[in-house]
Amino acid sequence: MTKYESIKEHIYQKIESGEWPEYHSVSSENALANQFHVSRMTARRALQELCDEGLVTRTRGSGTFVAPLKSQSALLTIRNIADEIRMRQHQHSARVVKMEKVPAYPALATFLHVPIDSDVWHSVIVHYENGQPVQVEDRYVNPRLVPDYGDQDFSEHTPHEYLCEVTPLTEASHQIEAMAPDQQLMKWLQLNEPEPCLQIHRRTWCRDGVVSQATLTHPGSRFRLGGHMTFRAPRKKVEE
Amino acid sequence: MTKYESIKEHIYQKIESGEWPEYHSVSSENALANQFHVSRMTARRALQELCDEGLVTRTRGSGTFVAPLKSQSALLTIRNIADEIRMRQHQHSARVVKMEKVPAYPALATFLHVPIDSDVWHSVIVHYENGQPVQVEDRYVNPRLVPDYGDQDFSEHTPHEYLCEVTPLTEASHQIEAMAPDQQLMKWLQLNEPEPCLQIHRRTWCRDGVVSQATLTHPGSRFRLGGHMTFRAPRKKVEE
DNA sequence: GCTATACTGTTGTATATACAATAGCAAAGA
DNA sequence: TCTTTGCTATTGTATATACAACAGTATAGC
Repeated sequence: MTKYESIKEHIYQKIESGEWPEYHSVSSENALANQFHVSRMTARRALQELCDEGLVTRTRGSGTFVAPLKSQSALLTIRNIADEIRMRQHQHSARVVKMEKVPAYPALATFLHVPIDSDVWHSVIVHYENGQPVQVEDRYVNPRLVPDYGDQDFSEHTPHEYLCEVTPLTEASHQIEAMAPDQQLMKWLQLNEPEPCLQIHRRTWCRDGVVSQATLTHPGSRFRLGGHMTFRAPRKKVEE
Repeated sequence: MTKYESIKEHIYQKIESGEWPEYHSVSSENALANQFHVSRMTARRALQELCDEGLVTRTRGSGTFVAPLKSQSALLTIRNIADEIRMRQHQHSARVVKMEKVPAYPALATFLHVPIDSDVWHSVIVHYENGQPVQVEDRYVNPRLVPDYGDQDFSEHTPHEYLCEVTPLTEASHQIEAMAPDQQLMKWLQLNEPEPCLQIHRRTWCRDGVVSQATLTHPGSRFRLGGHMTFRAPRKKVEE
């Protein structure tokens, strides 16, 4: 392993273990250079690459700091319904309609890597935009990794926000499909007629295993999922 | 603008204009250093950053080359239904049900940045997986940028593949929604009963403007959109 | 108390140099 | 002809140095 890789590894370990939380200061280039007995340029390379990868932020004159998680998720749109609604200048509210411990059925047990029939958290939360329901969040959470999930107040902060705080999420997978809502979903979404719904299945990982599996259901008439991407790096703006 | 940015800009321009096609050799670090009267380390930084951004590939001992486009689109999954079906080891076929020039209605004219009522290409293609329809591709194409669109044979190559070849795509935006199919869509998808459908609206740009707008409709029962992402850079594998 | 100034620490850019590792090719040799 | 050998060009890693630009703080002066 090269020297700059060793340094990256060292810092990565601090961040990933939680020893250095968000916004925590990272050793300066000179400090690292002394500590690892390398030149400043080598230490610099380690910090620079971590910055490119989005793990730390750097500001001239000030220093290097552990990047907030949100800046990473912003990259690839891990969706937070509350933020999205607030961004539209609309009012977000949430109602917890279920919060219970249930035995894991076989498929779920496999997903979460827990024994079959062992207790897992199960919550159902309805999210409202200006009073109109726009999402039903049906979520199972691994109690080994998040024991206090059931004690939280999710009318203020979404489960996603809470989970981001207590476990450093490292991965997520999404599946999206169109489906017809059942009676229960129609009731929660206040739909009189069945209408096509967009359903997002999301699983999130932290380094210790699968944290949570969520099914987010949106009525088709009230929700669109958007995204934008550039293939080639955009040409730098001409500054003056 | 800094020196290394000037060099990046210079190379970016060569690639974006098409003067240097895929796999074309890029000047070496030393050559750039001489040409721009900078040190090798500065020229190196320009090439290194272009490599990080995925525009060029570099191999020690050999040189620097313009990266193939596919490696970029692979990053963020611009979806190609044909590839996806083939990847599942299934048989893909396509039927062109419409290929015409139609006057651009106002909203479309705005999207494509062409005059209202000027002719634009309009195609409708049904994609089949093992003989079963899985996608209706309803596409409008800017004839100013792609004049020969109507002359292509899309039973072999998809429009997306063709457009990627003739215009270097630089951006795309997606919107996804759930909707109920109308009579025409039901006929093309061979649906007897209405069922929720996943609809993807896609617009693609090249540097000269909007190339194409497509609406891809999938029956919910036969299609799922999947994705996986990692937030923190995965720890480097230990090499030995 | 408030402001201006200077100082220090930090990151950003740029250079010159050295050596290592690899790919490709040419020349020498069997 | 085929293989080996060595050379050269190229990228990768590492160092030492210099100066610029900026943030934050301490200090001096009012």
